[in-house]
Amino acid sequence: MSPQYSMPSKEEKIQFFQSLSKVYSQDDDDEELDLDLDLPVPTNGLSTSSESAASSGAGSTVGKKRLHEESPADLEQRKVAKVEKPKKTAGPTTSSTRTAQSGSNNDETDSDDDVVFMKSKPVSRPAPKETKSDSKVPSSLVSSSSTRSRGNAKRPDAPERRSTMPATGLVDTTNIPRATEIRHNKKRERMIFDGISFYYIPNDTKNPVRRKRIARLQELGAVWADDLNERGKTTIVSYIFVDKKHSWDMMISYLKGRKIPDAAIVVNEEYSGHCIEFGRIVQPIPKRFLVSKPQTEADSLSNIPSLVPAKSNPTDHNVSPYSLKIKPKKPKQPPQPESQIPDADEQAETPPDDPPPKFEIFKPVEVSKPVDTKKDALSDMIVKSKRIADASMFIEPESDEEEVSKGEPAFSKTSMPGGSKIFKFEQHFLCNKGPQKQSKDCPNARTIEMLEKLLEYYELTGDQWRPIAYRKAIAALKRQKEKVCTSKEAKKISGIGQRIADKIEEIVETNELRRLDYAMDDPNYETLSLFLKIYGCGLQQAKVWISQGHRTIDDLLKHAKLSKHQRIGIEHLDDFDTRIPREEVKEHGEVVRSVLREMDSDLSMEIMGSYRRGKADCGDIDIMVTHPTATANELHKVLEDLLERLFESGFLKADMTSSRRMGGMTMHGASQLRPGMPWRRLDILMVPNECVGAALLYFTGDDIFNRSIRLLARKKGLKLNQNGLWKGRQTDANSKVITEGTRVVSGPDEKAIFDYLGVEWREPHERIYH
DNA sequence: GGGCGGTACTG
DNA sequence: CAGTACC
DNA sequence: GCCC
Repeated sequence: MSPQYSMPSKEEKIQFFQSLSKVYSQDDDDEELDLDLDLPVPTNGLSTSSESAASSGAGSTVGKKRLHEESPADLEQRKVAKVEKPKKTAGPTTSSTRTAQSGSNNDETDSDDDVVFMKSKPVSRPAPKETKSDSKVPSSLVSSSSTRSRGNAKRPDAPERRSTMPATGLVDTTNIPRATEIRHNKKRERMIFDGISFYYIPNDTKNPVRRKRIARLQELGAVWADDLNERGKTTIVSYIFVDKKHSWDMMISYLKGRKIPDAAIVVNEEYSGHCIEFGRIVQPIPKRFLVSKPQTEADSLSNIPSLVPAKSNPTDHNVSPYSLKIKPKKPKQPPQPESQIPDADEQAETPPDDPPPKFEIFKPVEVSKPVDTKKDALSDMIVKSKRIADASMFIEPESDEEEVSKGEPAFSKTSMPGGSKIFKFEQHFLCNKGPQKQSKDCPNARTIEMLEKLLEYYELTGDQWRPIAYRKAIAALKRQKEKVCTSKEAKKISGIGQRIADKIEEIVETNELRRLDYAMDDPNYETLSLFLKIYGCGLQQAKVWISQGHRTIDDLLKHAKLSKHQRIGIEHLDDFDTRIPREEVKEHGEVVRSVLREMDSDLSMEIMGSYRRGKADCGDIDIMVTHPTATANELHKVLEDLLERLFESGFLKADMTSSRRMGGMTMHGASQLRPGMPWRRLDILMVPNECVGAALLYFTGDDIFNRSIRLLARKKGLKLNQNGLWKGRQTDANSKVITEGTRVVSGPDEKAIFDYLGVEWREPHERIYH
């Protein structure tokens, strides 16, 4: 991008910095998404713009009418207009209060109204054209037009630092290299709902989720009808969406005698999201989407089969929401869309995630009567183990019943009732065998994909815990056999809380996630991700480089100060970033093995890491070397010897653990099978016999599993590390270690550790939570 | 509102 | 010590 | 972020 490079002057830095900040528009919660470059920037020159929810007056009254009457273009215009108002008054004057609290992101309840779209980039965007029903998709750009000023969520040490650009700031700083905006225009969306009109029950936007759905329908071309049948106009409602909280009877009473147009199809609210996911209007799957008058109770029960969310429980009084039957009289297709719904077509291509048929294979019906029943058997133990077992890990992976959650094995010693019951479906979630299959097999693949993107983003954020929470949530979602559609369902899953549950629902409903758009929009997103791929470069380093103006690998090579690791990391960035086929991992292992054999026939070796977990491809190669009798010291020498030999043979290309201390037992380096082949990250760990069990555990992972089982150990007053399982460790008030304690389990038996901890044995391939 | 794995190496 | 890394 |  920038032909010539020079270190930025101080002033340039400031400008650059200003240009980094953005003003987000955010609707559903106001947490901070901040790739906050924690730089020593003088705050004086920078103003803080108070975005303010000044416009908050817009209550629910605004909702419907506006949404209803305005074309998308109008909408957009309105938003722009609104934005500018606060802008004028927003001077350098303070706002500390506002911004400060926005950083603490507490509630998410308030913000979800019309205020929503308001905050927008100060830069004047070309106002949308008047073109009414143009083929363009103006409103879909809404979210991408946003920017916002950000506070610093955590980081007490840097409380007020937030840069903001004065209204003109962004524009004027165009001379700054790459800090300018990189707007990814949102991909154009097809107006799949063009020509249809719909009515909602209830027909308002009081519920945020409903509001989103309605907005989304409109964005994609649908017209929101004021009434079921607008007499004056020609509009005839083609779809009626029924909020799931409404039963058929409620709906009827809501309509107060108004008749449902013959042409109208009555569907539940999830139908729109389903269509969006397909990119066109699809025929509603009867049991899943069509809403109809319930029949006799017995009847409707038998009819509930799999598909629908668990909550429709027989015992669960009639709330029975969308688990309603097909409308008695078969609804006709609505006029317009009809042509677009070739039946054959629908049949032909199988929906990417059409749960019902697919998953019946596993467990057709179980969904409906989950929870309560299962508790009793375990309850006893659960009471005790509940607080000990970390939620996520010690439950069946399948967790099938959504109740799922915790409890369970952990304390096998005493009771083992639940243990054996459900363990058959491993293959299902062991979808890692086929690289690309995986995503297809999982009913929640789409959701997971989106959440993973968000996870990636949060990793760039420097938040230590959120990414972990996301990974646990994603892992939990992966275990679900049924598609999780609503936040309520999602919330029941252990590891998924309210915030992520809401996001799941948003994804399912709208097939997109606003938060993600904002995230991707950050001008530093790409640079940061790029730099973070470099071995030896973490977040802090990446930020420093960015603050120094570096944006490309080339910049770094030419002008940045690089550590030895980083230099290697950069030189082989692509190599290290490429997955290694299982076969090749094995080959690397064989090279090491053969050298070891030359050295001492008692030395043995095992390939660990994701290879041992059975993955088809690995990020690196992990090798554990053991010897039945060698002491640590001897092993250290073996390692030195081994490395020397590997170097000589040309196999080992780099050792990034070079200044290994005496007694060092690890090597982090790179190896290459043959000239011309990529370098691979190679880790070698020497393990004395008494530590082998623990080392197996550690080196097999995955990391979530490790964290979890270590936490469990700790909750039981033990300590698990790669050298063994320990007890009797004493700490003083300051948690300083007084006594190290003694090793409870040692030796090469991995299972012994599981046993001692009361954790049911899991094969390596069952330890995948990633 | 506080917890969130335990460790090794680098500079 | 903070940062980065390993699983 | 989630959970206690």
